[in-house]
Amino acid sequence: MTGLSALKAPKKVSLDRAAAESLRGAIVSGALEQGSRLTEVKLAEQFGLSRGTVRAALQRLVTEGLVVQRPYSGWDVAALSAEDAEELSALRSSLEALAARLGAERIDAAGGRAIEAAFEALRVAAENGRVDELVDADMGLHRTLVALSGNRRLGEHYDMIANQVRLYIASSTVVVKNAPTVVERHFDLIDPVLRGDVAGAEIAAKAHSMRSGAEIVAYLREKGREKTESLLEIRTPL
Amino acid sequence: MTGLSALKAPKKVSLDRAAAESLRGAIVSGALEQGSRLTEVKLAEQFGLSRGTVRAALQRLVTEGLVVQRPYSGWDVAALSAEDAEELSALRSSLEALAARLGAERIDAAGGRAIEAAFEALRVAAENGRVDELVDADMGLHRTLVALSGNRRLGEHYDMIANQVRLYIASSTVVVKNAPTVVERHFDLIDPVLRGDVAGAEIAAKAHSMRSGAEIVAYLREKGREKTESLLEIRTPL
DNA sequence: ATCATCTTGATTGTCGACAATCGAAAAGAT
DNA sequence: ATCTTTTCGATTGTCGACAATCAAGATGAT
Repeated sequence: MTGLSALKAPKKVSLDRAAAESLRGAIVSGALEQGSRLTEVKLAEQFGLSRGTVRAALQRLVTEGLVVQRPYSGWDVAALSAEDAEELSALRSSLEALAARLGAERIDAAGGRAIEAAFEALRVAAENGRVDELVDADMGLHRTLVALSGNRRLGEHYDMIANQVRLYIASSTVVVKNAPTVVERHFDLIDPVLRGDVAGAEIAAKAHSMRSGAEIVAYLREKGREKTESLLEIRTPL
Repeated sequence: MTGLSALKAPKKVSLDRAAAESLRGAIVSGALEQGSRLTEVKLAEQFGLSRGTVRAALQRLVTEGLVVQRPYSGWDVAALSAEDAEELSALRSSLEALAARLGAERIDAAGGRAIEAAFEALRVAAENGRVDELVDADMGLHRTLVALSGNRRLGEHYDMIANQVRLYIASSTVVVKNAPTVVERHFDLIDPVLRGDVAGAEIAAKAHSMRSGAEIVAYLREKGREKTESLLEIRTPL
């Protein structure tokens, strides 16, 4: 076996999986607005697939929390409230803390290189100033840390939650506001892991995700307040 | 609205959901052995459903980790190794710790009653001596604690993991061995929650689930060792 | 006898058609 | 005018048939 073997795994993936992937991308990128309606037939036409196949893809996304199913009525892109954000933050914090602890336990040269590469990518993205790149790099670094934990199931559960969290970030300004500090924040996160400081890694991970979670929740509450106010303004004259 | 409304929700559930539920029961109860093969047509005949519907049910169980899909080949009941048990234990510990903390934060009279009822059920089951009842009561108490956290998503993720953990317990002797101490162990778990001791609840939950996790892993390693030895005995003469 | 190749049976992957159900608009009663 | 009932269009729920793929046994060469 040569190094070539890593090049092309011709990716023979079933159509429903492919459709799910495509849809997931459209949702987390914000191209499909939260709460918007999805119908099997329309999607089937767009993808050039049968309804059954599209249906399987939708089911997949339901288990990931990106789509909600309303029996005999339709499918909606998930619309997440501030309360949902709190749920997700708590979960994410817990899983990342676990990942950091496990990662610090089993850190080695290869793992260190992977983290440093992801961190470097984040630094570049931060200088670049493009928001979506920054978000990608941010999530990429976290995902690298989770992968380092060596716990496959942890990775699966984390992915579900991270994708939902990403719904908020898609087109919000939360990230931009914190862009200047994002690099040093993440340095604090990875430093104890790289040093193999198990307890420190867990604490740092908790601090990191709690902070970003609180920021998202605060942002959403603010946005929700504005919306209610503007509704009141309209309603009052009536 | 009267109290009657709570009586009959005529359970109009889609057939694939029903089939998934039935299959899940058969798997976690041990009626379907780990690693055994499942074919869509056979299941479709048994359930009196079409293949597509059965397929949807199987997909559901795949996302729950109870079934694995082998493309163009078949579906297997998940077969879990000692390594899988370690993964699951780590995850479960993390989620239960979170649940305990959140539960201790928001404990109230109703929540206290729910926990005490579940604990009482566990005590009765322990005196009764019937293993499956004890397992049910054990899992029921933990599930009550998770529900008390008020975090719906936490509940969903926990259920997935708990069901997989149950695969091990199905017909093993792990539970029996520890039956005598099970009641006091769980008292230590719920006591800080009932008192609203947030930090104590988290610590107790970690201690509790780490212990039971370690016991399961140890049991599986022992079983695995026996199996390898017996294989060697057979192989040696050849 | 051993290995490579081919064939074949079994199983999933995908599709289009029909049935069940829901929600909203239309029709009717008061 | 308001409320109830009915109708109807749209959408999902379910099904059976055909195509693609795989794994193991049969076949043949060496």
